[in-house]
Amino acid sequence: MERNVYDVLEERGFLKQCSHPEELKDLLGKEKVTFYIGFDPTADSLHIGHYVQLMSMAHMQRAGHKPIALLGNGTAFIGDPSGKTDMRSLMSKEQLMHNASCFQKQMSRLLDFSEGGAQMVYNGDWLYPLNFLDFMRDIGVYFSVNRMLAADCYKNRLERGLTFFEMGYMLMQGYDFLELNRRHGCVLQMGGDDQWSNILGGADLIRRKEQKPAFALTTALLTTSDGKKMGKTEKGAIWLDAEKCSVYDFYQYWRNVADQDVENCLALLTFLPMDEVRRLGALPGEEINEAKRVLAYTLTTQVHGEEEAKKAQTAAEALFAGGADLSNIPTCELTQEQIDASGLRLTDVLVFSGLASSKSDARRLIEGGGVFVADEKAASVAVALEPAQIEGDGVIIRKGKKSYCRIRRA
RNA sequence: GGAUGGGUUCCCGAGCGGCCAAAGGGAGCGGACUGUAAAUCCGUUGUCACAGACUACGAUGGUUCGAAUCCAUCCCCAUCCA
Repeated sequence: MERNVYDVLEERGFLKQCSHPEELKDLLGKEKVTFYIGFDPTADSLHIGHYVQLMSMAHMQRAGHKPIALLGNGTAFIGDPSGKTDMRSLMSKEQLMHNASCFQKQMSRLLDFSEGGAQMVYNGDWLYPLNFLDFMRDIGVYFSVNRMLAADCYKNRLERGLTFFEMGYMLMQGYDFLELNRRHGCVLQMGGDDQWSNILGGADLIRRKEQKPAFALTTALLTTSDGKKMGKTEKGAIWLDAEKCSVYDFYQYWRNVADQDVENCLALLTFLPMDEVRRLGALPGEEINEAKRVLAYTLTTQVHGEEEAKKAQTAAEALFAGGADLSNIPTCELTQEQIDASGLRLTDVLVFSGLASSKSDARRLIEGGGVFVADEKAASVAVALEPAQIEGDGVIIRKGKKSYCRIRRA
C-alpha cells in the first residue's frame, strides 16, 4: 500500500496551507488527481525557488498523480505585480516563448513529460484572445472586493497602495485554474506560500461557478531558519542553468548552507528517505559537514547530472580538503588581447576572472589583504602576474577563503 | 481634477547653499576566530590613469564663485478630498 503523498509532503515540510485538508488527502489517497503549478517565464532559466515547486510536483507524480506545468506567457506578458517595484519589464511574446522552452528543458530533468505523464500548457492560449467584457461578466462577478481586501497579502498592500491591475492579476490566475479545470479536469493548484490568496481565489471560483470541488495547497518557500529567502548570492540567484550559475558555484552554495538549514534543504530538495535526512541533520558539531556534502552532491547531481557533480566535488576537495586533483576548478582563460592590454596586472586579472566586480573593487581587496596568488598574499596593488605563470596549467588565485579561479592562457 | 507630503548611493533612511562620494542602520565583501558553519570583533562598500580626477542625490533647464540642497517646468509616488 502506497503512502499517501499528502503525508509525504507534510513529513518533508512542504505543506504550508491547504483549503480542504481532509477532503484533499482523501482524494489523493484514492484516485489520480490532476494538479498544476504556474510559472511565469520572465527569465531564461528557472532558479532554486522554482525547484522546490518542481520537487513537490515530482513527489506528486511519483505517487501517481498528473502534473500540469502552466507557463504564464499570458500573465507574464503584462508582468507580475506582486514584486515590490513597478519595474515590470515588458517582454515580447517571442521572448516569453523562448524562456518557456528553456523552462521545459529544465523541468524535464525532474518530471516525466512522456505520453500520459506531465503536461505543459500555456495560459496565453486562453488569455490572449480574452474579451474584456466577457471576462468581467463571466469571471469578475465571482470576485468580492471585500474578500480580496481581507486577504493578508492585500491587507498590508492597502497601506502602500494597490492598483486595479494588481487585483486583476488575481482574477487572471483564478481564471487559469478554471480553464484547466474545464480543459483537463484539473482540481488542485499548488504553489509557493506567497501565492496563497491567488490560488485560493481560483479554487473558490471553480467551486462557485462550476459547483465542483477544487483545492488549493501551498508549499513552503525556501528560507533560512531566520526567515530570509534562500538562493541569492553575490552573483545573483542560484539558477539551474550552468551558464548563469556555474556547477561549481552551485555545489559550493549548498556545501556552505548554515547548520540549521541543512535538514530542511535535504527534505525539500532531495529524495533521500526522511530517516536519513533526520540522521544527517542531527549530526553534532563538525560532523554536520557530512550532511552538507551529501546535500551539495545529491542536489548537484539532480540538477546537473552525476558527472558534473563529481567534477564540482573533486574541485572542492582539491581546494578545501587538500585533494590533489586540480583539473576541475573554475578556470579563466585569458586571450592574448587581454594579456596585452592589462600587462597581467593583478587588478585587471581579478576583473577578468570575475573575482572582482571592478578594478576599484580589486584594488580594495588587495589592499585589504584578501587576494592570494598561488597561496602567496598579494603584497600590493601594483603586482602583476609573470607571463610564465599563466602557461600550462596556469596559476590559482584566490579571493578570500572560498573563491578560487585558475588563470591561464587561452 | 483639488490639497498636502515626497522622490538621495544595493535596500531603508539622514542631509536642505560650500567642511558631501553624502550620517546611521540593513545587506554584501575582506580580515581575525572557526568546522568551507553560526555568533562576535575589525576593516571596507561609485568609477578610473587612485595623496588626483571624473560621474552621481527623479528629469530637464536656470540662479550662484559654488547646488543633493534655491527657482522653473515636467515625470513619478503616497495621503486626504472628488
